[in-house]
Amino acid sequence: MTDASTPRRLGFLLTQLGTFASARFAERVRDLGLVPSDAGVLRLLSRNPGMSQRDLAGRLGTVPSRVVVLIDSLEGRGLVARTRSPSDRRNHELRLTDAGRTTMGALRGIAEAHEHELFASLDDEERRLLQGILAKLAADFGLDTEVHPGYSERGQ
Amino acid sequence: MTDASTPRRLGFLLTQLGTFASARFAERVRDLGLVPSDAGVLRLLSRNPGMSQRDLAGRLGTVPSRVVVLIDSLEGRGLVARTRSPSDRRNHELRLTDAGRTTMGALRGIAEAHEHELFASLDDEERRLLQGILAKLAADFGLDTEVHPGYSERGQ
DNA sequence: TATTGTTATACTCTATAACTATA
DNA sequence: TATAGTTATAGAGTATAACAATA
Repeated sequence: MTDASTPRRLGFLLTQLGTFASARFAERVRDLGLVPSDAGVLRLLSRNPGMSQRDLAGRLGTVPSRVVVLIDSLEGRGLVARTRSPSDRRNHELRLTDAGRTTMGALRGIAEAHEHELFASLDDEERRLLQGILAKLAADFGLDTEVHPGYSERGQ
Repeated sequence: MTDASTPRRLGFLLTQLGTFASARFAERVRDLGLVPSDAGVLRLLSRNPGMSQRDLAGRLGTVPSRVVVLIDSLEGRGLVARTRSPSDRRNHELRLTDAGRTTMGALRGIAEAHEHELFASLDDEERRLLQGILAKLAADFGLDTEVHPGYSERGQ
């Protein structure tokens, strides 16, 4: 069909694999009753307890009104708690509940399994090389080490 | 903030970079007045002229009704033509018009530039290694060499 | 007057199901 | 009766703008 001789473009491969990895992660996360956006928020809050909703919006690259919906959902399931800031009562401080921390632990397990599955066919040397190259590229483009781009419907 | 010591997970990096690459490609494509889904369809039709809408739906992993919308739009802009199949008048044969082929040429230029931009910081050896590893992973998961996962709102 | 969070609303994307025309 | 394509419709996800509470 297509030209099997020409090596596929790197950008194409990167997009294809990134999309595949996201979709696969989303599947796994669904087993916990979460969507990928939930996972992103839990992850961020576990590392930055007490964040305000505006902080979170900025970090996720979205608008405050979207954060309301995300947090409403997580709060409704008892995974995140809002508490009004004593110093400025306009602010909500966001934190994981105990249940939220438990879920976060499960998410770490899922990420581990995901990692194993994706890179099963690579040897240690290849993993090391890939890690080095991808980290370099991520640095080139200033990609945030904590924030996942797909806070919405994507993976991890 | 976060543990800068621990190397970032490969899966995380892959998703992050894949998403970034998609978004960047989408920006470039927009300069041609196209959305990424358009680019995916043009690409597929340039390699498989005469495809039916059902073939295309199957290839894109979507439903026939979605293809109607995609092709309506491209046909409206004069980039794709529908012709009824003489052998079975239920079928539409899809082909690029001359204008569609011209646009396809421009898309190839964009893909080239995109590639340059993304991997500017890598030397030849690194590119070769990355290509090898990513191609191996793509093969592991049976990713189609012709079809871009994001026929919808993603890149390339 | 400015800022945080919320609500109301509208828009985009996409899929499901009913429909038509051809076979 | 079965298949290709189309249309109508509804749902999910997300953003914009108006609003209420607090500073």
